[in-house]
Amino acid sequence: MAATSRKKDEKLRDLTRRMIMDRTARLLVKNGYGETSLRDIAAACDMKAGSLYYHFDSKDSLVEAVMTHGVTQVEADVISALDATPADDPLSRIRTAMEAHLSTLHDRSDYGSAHIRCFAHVPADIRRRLRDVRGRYEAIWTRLLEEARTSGDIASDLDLHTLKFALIGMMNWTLEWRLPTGAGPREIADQFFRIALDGARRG
Amino acid sequence: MAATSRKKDEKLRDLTRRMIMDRTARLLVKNGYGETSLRDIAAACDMKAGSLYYHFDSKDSLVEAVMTHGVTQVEADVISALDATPADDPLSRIRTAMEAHLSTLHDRSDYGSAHIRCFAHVPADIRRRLRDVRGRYEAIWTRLLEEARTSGDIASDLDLHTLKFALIGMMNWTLEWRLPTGAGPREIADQFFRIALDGARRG
DNA sequence: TTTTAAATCTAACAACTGTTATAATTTAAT
DNA sequence: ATTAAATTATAACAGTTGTTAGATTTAAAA
Repeated sequence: MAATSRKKDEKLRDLTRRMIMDRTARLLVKNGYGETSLRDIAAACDMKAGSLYYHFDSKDSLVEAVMTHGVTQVEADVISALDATPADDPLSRIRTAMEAHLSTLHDRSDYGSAHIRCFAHVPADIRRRLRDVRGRYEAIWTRLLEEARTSGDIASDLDLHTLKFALIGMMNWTLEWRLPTGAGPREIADQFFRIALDGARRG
Repeated sequence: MAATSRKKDEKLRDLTRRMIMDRTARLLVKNGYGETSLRDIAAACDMKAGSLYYHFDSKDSLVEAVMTHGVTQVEADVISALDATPADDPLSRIRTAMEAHLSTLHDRSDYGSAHIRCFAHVPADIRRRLRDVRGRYEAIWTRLLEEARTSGDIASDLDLHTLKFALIGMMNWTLEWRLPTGAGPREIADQFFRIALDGARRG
């Protein structure tokens, strides 16, 4: 069947595309945007630089694809984690989202890390478009915090914008950690939730 | 006097050196390590690339000087802020350090930002040495937190290592903000202190 | 003013960059 | 087995990179 074969081809095509993006993400995390050449990427894919142009229009479009996926992947994981327990109270939902965010960032792939690490130094036009994708993801957090505020679980005089960035900041900064052995996303989410919601004060 | 003249020369020399580092720091923040060429730096200094070698041995030694200064500057400011009110209680000292850290990062120069933004992508040997400098600065925070714990101001079952990175993470992530108008380092430090120490919960 | 030293420029180097057109090869369809 | 399509490799392009040696300029010292 022609239809089946063509479908198979497209899947192989997408598979190669995804493989290239995987290796690119890893290199972007490790070395950064300007320090990663197309020949580096090609070598990591057992290819030659010119061959990459069969799958991507340019280095920048490849990098943009990787970094966009970095956000949408975290977003999808957070949403699906929230959907798994839809009846939870607002604060529990925040904790769930934190664990999903951390878990995807550390255990799932290099896409999210690549986004976070390279965002500031990527060409301006890419950055502009990524800002929109970022914004859509952050809207999830805004909504989570607003719901917690509406239900009276969060102090009414606290700036939610600041709180949102505090949460995202401490989570994303874990990429700079030497992760302590035995402490996975789950344990870190526990501690962070406790710090940000209950505070470190007292005993 | 020969001695005086030579001293003046050395000061001019250091002034130029510092000027080069200033411009480099700005470019590193904006464009990153691999995206910033010596010709870019030279142009920003109204010089030609080759002339930079009179002041620095290489691009990497220039970058390392900038990034090292990024830490020592924040460290110096935090220490001097702490020394200004030595009798404060442990928690107040933490708040003081937070405001100093944020203030230096945002209002004083680009050195700290350059360090934070480029650390992950700088050549491995530079990164190794920077880790030591970083470690010495972070030791200040470890000490602040331990003192607060000893005095009974911080929950005894909370991992201080995690708390330290949570604080540093949320502060450093402010570099990614569009800073809300009217909110300076002082206001952000207030909110962060309240979030991390008292928690966002309740009303 | 002459001499000496400090600071910058010039021009080139080999290596590397993203990108392209074209050829070679692999894979699937007939 | 032949043909057609999909995928990768080749080889070159113009431009950029960090770096260097040597000439040139600027400023200070005698």
